[in-house]
Amino acid sequence: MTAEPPVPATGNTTGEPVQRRRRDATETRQLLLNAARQRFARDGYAATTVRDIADDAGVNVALISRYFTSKEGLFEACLRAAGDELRRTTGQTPADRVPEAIAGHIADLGAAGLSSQLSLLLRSSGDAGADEIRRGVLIRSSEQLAAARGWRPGEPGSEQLLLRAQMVLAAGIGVAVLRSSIQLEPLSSATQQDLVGPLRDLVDALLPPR
Amino acid sequence: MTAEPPVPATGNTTGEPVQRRRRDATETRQLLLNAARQRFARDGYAATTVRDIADDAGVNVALISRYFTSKEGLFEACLRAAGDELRRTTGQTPADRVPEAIAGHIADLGAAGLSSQLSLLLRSSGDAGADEIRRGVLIRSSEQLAAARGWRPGEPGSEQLLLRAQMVLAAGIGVAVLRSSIQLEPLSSATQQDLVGPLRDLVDALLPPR
DNA sequence: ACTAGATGTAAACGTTTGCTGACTTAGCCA
DNA sequence: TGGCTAAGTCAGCAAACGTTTACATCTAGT
Repeated sequence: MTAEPPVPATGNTTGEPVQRRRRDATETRQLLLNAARQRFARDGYAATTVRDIADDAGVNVALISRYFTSKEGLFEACLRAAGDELRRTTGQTPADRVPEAIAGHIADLGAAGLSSQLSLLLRSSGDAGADEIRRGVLIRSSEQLAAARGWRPGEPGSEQLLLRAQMVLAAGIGVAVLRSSIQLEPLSSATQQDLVGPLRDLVDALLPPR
Repeated sequence: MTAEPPVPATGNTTGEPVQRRRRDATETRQLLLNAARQRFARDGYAATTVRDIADDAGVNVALISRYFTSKEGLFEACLRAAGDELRRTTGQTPADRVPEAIAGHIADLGAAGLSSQLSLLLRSSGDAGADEIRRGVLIRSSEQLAAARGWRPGEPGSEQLLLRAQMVLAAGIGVAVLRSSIQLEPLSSATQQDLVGPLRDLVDALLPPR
């Protein structure tokens, strides 16, 4: 291996002359977080080693313990980050644009190099804390989805709507995994445009507009 | 631990006085296979240890190496078994009964104790051989599903049908995982009856009857 | 009943894992 | 400039992992 300059690569696509300190705790944290999210999402928790993550981030292994306490702590941080993004989508997206939003999530527009964060939500670590976070994210997101179609907490007969909203999430997550982990063609190479049509049919069928 | 009689429990619900040898290679193989399928499906490949599987099966660890060469070999055997079942479903089920069949798969009717075999199909081991098996299963199944709606290999314009069939599988697998690995309510407690309605809407929307 | 081969057992091997402690180096202010 | 603290490095530990090896016990054929 050639000796790299000490400033590691980041997702900076714009050519801005970002003034970067050689030692920057918050940036190192972010590098670890991004590398971990990709690894965890693609390979799962148990199959990912802390040394893998550290190498991807171009950072020393011991810093994972320093900044995130443990591998488990890093995983929970990833889960929270992915959960925030998903909740932003299911909460702020108008009901008729949900298919586009999900397709965007799956095709991974926007954030640099973070592919298929949805997959993270079904990657389990066996730890109770992480499971609780994930369940919370999924429940809140499905409730937000269902609420846009008339679901109200505890209201009799609207339980079905929640079930259907969870199936929408399940479908989205399933597609994300089949694309990223397993590479299933033609699903893997499908663009956001290719996905949005079928996804619209799917969402409209499960959660008919009122 | 109390000393159990050497004949281990099997899925024999009928009260037949099955004459069982105390040492039976094929039965031991099957015990390992069943235990492994459950563990792999619920916890994933990397998170499952060979000692877990052997304990579940009530069998010595070394026998995994004897009968399946390695943990990887056992995983491939599980994949093949689950794949056979799925292909039987997507191949032999008339197009209009697919939702019931998928719901049955998810709710796990029939086979004793084998919950959510669909989950197995997205559990990756990192091994190239296993990945190939899984991809083959998914491709053949999606082709069978799509063929019932008019898809023909290489026919222009019908590629979309294949994509949609893969999304149906993705949805089914996603639901299976959210039910078994993560336990998401109310999805987890939903019965086959609860699932079949939404699933019918989903399948009809993605693969409209011709 | 005896034996050969099939089946099952127990213990240990070498490797990899997550994590830690003592150490070095860079950044910053007086 | 000097020195203090934050940031990063390095080597190694203990535990857990998949696998193997040498041995014990059962089954079936004669």
